[in-house]
Amino acid sequence: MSPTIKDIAKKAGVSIATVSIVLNGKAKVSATTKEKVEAVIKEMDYHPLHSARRLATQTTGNIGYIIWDGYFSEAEMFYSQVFWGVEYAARNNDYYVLVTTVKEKFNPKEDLPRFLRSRVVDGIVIMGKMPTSLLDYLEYLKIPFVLVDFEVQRKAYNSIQFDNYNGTYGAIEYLLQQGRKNIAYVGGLINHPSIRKRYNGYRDALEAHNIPAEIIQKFSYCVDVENTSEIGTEGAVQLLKKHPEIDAIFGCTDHIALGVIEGIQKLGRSVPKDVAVIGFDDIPISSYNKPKLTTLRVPKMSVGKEAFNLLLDVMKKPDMKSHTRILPVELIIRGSSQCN
Amino acid sequence: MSPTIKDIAKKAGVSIATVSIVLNGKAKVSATTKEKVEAVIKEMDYHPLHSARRLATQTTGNIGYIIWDGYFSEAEMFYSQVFWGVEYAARNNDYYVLVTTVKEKFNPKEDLPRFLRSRVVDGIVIMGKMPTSLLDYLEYLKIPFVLVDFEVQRKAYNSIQFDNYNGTYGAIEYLLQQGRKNIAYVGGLINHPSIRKRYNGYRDALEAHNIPAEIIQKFSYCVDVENTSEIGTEGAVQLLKKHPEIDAIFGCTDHIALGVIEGIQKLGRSVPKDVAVIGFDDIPISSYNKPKLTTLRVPKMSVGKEAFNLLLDVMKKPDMKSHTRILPVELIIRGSSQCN
DNA sequence: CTGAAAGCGCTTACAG
DNA sequence: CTGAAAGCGCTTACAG
Repeated sequence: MSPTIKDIAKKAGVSIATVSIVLNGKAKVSATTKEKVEAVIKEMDYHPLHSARRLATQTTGNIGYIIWDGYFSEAEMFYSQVFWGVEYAARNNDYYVLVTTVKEKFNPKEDLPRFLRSRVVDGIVIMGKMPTSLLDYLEYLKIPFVLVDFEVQRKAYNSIQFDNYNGTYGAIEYLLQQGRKNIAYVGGLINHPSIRKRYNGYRDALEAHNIPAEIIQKFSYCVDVENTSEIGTEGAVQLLKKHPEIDAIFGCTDHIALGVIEGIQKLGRSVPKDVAVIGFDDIPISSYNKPKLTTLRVPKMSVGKEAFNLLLDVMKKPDMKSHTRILPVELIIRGSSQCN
Repeated sequence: MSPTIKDIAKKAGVSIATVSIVLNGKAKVSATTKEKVEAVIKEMDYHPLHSARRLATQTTGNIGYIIWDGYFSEAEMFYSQVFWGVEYAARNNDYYVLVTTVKEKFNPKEDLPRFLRSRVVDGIVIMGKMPTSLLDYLEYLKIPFVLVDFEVQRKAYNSIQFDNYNGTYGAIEYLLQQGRKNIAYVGGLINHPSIRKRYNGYRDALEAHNIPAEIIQKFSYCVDVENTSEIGTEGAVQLLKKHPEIDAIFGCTDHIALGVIEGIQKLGRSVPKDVAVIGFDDIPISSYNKPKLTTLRVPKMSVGKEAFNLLLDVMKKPDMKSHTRILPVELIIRGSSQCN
């Protein structure tokens, strides 16, 4: 059996309280006893039992990571990458992270993530779109949480955002600088807060360059379904058939943009010569595509780390004012937007 | 505060022992008290505290998931997908899974995964290549573990394998049926047990069709470095320059195979017309590539689930004979191998 | 079938 | 600065 705190205490000739204090540094101990205890700990290779410590402190040492069921798919690796960022930061702070998913049609009575039920987490990171009923329930339980890439109207939740608006705005300006005149937009989930900001970035950038609103309107293919490459293809085909003068398309995600490229090529036109394409996210596939996709890179690891750090702050100071951290995105220029 | 077992006992007018028994069904309780207790549990929305239960039972309710540092990269999503399979199965059995990585140059003194130190897991799933010193250490700690896609010579560890040998063998036969005559092999990590089996499948299939050993030898590009697409490109270019008659190449992973396609194209030859290409794994990128990659699909989710189930068996019966489950792979035929 | 009691391995006031 | 003791919320023999 592994040694317990008692074994250490006995061998070091002190009480278990003293050992505990040495372990946690919560009070003063004389240098000599400290040394002695630490020597014994090292010698016996002692490590406090997690669950005992948790019981005593009434904390769990765990955080939860919740994503929506629909992202739990083979194709959607985006949130997996963010997960590793969270895990990495958690590890450095001696937390463990437990993962689970939640159905889109969340029912608080039945579909409660299991770690809420058994109080095994001290806080939660929530990835992307999440039913408000779940968020309400978390508020009711008074369990700290941080949203990533999502927000709720008129609720000041803690969150990590990407700079959707400025990122897109900048990408559009880049296209204009490249001499593109007729820049279109293709995307689903238009009611998702992050997506809407991308759209606003697109629109405002064009308006700032004196493109009339009705043109922008005509060049916008906005639907309210999941962002798949099929939607991208569909959107590109529809737009280009009606408006062959379009010479650039911004896709609201990489999946959309990759579909857009397919659509353009299907119509016998060339990317980037005839039509430039830009996406958003920088998923791995994008740099394998032909042509490689120009896109706004979301720093996935950093997002995860920041999410954990923010959560840690909230867990320490539960009544902290809620906080939003916006991370910049980076325009990665590749073959789909630039002719050489 | 959440209710505790005491609250339930008091309200139901029974002892906490009775509540516990109702909870775990470990002994007989009269139907009436059972009903009464269950009603109160439901009414108060009681859920036993994880850490207390763990302390009392001296188990953790957690399993660990260890992968090698090098796979902890943005590109390598393969093991992430398997992870979701493990998580899914664990969830159904009320286990939590904790993730961590381990350095390639594992040093038992310093780099011990943290959840071993604090005894917070009951068992471990190990993904892919792992230093034997870690495995030895786990044996020494007597902590149950299951390897996935890895094995150690002359050690009968519990493991989940893919059918590397037969999968590759079948893929080669398929190429022969397609009329390919000169089939080459490109791959790294030739000393990795799983990779070696793929190579053996390749070689044996050709030998069975009376291809002379020296030809097979000449058509093999085997190195002992990580399987990256760069290696694939390099291998394809080298082989094709020396042996322009090669009309098919098996890449030992999808990454390799995707690189092989690049190499072939770089030489101005066409896939699949001049040279057919097949990979192994079926990573997401493969179906986005142009041409789409024919490959042997590893059922990643199932792999994860099977790994957990096997681990569960081992945890229940620690002295169970060690067990290897081999999962079939499926040949997914796409554009890189078939001309239409 | 049910209850009183000990115990799991820690932490934390409280004395001294 | 250090120790004795209570307590965290469960489970599990052991009586009855």
